[in-house]
Amino acid sequence: MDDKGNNERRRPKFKKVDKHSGIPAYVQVMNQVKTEVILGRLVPGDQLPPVRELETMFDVNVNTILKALDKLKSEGVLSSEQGVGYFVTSNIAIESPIIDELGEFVRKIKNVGLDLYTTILLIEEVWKNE
Amino acid sequence: MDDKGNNERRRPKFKKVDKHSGIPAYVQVMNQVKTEVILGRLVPGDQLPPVRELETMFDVNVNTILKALDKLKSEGVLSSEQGVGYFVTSNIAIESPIIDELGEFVRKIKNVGLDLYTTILLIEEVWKNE
DNA sequence: TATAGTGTTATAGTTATATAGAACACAGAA
DNA sequence: TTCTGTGTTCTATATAACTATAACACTATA
Repeated sequence: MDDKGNNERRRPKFKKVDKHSGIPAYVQVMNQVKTEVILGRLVPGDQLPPVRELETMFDVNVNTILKALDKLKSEGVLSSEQGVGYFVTSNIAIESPIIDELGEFVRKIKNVGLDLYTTILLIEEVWKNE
Repeated sequence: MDDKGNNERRRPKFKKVDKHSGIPAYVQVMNQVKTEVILGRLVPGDQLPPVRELETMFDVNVNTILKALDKLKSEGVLSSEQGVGYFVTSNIAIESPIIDELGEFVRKIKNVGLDLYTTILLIEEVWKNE
């Protein structure tokens, strides 16, 4: 059928990690990959780009990529087959009405002049006391 | 009058840092202190507990405390006087209606079953694309 | 079988993070 | 002045995070 059989290989766009953010590189890699799955831009069956390609996309070492993907494997989000590749295994996508609601919330917050960092601090704080 | 003259020394409650969270201890300390100021539980003029007391409250070394407070000094949130103490200098408190709105948002999100980690991932993602 | 594309493991070295412990410096009150 | 409470600096050590590099193992295809 299309070009690869059952599941195409989509080409997710990943950004280089920020090495001065204080957040470990492997965590940033995890977060970016997981976000793609949560937003449904990667779905179960999809294959990730090869680790050596991820290496250059994220601008980190293979070992850092592996550490990140390993964690996502233990979470059940990904699986890997030696000699073949990494695949999305779990459907953790969020429904789009919820995404829309998030968007509206973010717009409001930006309107009152809060920055991202402060917003996240507050959400964490409120979350624990709700 | 009260007990210290102009500005009492309030006793903020800080929690021990989570040493397995992957977030550097000094960042966790920064976040907790800054949150108190943002929520207006510490206001300009207030004095922080002595660093050696913070050491035990957060369960980290003095040097880690100093690193965190140094950062907040460069942000202008705190200042320090040798031999005296650390003081809140900047009013970055958020108005309570905004806090309330955050609370409502968090309640909604919890209702649909998202966890904190996922929520923050999504907010970061949406934030950059709004 | 041979080859290319993939994941996996291992070693060594560097830097960032965090700790422990000690000493020093300043402010304020006795 | 002396003492206590405070912030500050320093050195040494340990661990985690990250990198570079190389080698190895499996899969699929020619």
